[in-house]
Amino acid sequence: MGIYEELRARGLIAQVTDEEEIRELINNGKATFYIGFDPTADSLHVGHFMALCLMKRLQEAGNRPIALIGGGTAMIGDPSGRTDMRQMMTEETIQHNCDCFKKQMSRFIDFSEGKALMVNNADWLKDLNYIEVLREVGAHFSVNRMLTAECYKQRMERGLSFLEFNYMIMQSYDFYALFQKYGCNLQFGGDDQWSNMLGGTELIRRKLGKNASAMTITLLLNSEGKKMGKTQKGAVWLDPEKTTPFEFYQYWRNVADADVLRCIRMLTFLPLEEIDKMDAWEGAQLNQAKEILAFELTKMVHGEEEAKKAMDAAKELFSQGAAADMPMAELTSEDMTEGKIDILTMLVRSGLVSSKSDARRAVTQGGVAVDGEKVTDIYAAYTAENLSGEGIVLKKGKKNFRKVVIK
RNA sequence: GGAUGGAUUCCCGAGUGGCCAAAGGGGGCAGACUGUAAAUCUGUUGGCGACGCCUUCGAAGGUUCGAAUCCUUCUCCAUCCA
Repeated sequence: MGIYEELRARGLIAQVTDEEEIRELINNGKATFYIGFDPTADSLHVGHFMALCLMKRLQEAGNRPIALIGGGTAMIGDPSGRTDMRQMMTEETIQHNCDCFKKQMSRFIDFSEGKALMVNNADWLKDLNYIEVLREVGAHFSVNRMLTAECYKQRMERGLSFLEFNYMIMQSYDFYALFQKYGCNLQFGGDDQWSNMLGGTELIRRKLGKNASAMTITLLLNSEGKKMGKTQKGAVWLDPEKTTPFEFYQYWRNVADADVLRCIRMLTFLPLEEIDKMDAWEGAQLNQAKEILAFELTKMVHGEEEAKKAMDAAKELFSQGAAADMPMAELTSEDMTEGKIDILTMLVRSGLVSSKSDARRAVTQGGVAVDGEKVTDIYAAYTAENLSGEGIVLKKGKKNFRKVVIK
């Protein structure tokens, strides 16, 4: 089975320009392909993770990946899949984000000895001359056609600035530049990038009379049709400072039944035969599949050791209500009043709730426990002695734990 | 540039002088049920030294005993015209 077939079987391929051509290219390791990453945050998230895995898979099959960091396009802002205007980012922020991306990416992709490249489109986009671009590139785009593209259509209702309208042209230019510079003949991207990517293949055809291909990756949606990798608090990040390995593990541990198998297939590197066996699992057995999913992904992102720690911590927490390795909250004597701290303050300081009102609610509703004992008194207080040494386990709801100790 | 309509809490969306910390829904949080799932049911959802007080209805002023609500100016958005 070739890599193309494997990607298909895993459900990773959404759209392709020319199936035969792409199959031929990547199965034989003849592709130099690129994926663009817009540095809109200072860490990669789960959406990028899929793209990185794909790069890894294709690299292992002998193809050459180019990771394109959109330092230039980020100055414009991609309107795809958005209903509102993107906030403008300063150059400094973009630069900072680019640096963070580079660091994280090198953990997944082998950039040694020219096996993969990392480039920043600011290098060629920033020096473009407006009139020249209009004549050389703009002449090849039809506004009528562009407006019919799905990504712009959605924005016609809410408003679309001319700045963002140009995003497609810049991305198309990227492909054109990479094609000439590095012989890049294939572009990958999220399914929401389809129209932008087609712009690139067409530009290459019109300007150079050559063929280039494009392929999109299925967006990872949950059974409700929402993008995965987002929580109420924001994205699930790959940076352990922003999303701890434990939180990362828990995110996957808690996916819905309907989504587990798809996630395993699309995100992990487990052999397909093994995954096919899991297809038959149902009911409580799926719980086990979730554990596998969570472990595998945490291992890839944070390493085996961290993954084990996260798994053990989770198991202990849910079976015994305590664990050796769980999020800590350190208090100092300044948090104490007359040698004591009340339960509400402690909840706030530990970061389990956002305000004292919130803490009050949680306690009143019976959602708070200390060392496994439910706390119902909002005036309950703890002394420094209670918190010294091993400290106490503070729990809010079923899944939020903190070990509280005093320094 | 002109005309019209609009901006309300995390989101959508009621409210057009006191009964408004502001209906309803969504989302979130907590409880019950369970498998750390889904569905369902219940409670809750601005803050605080909490039967009270403080801040919030785009921004700043004003009228009034009293303003999300009325007036003035400004900002932003949408639609139509140019």
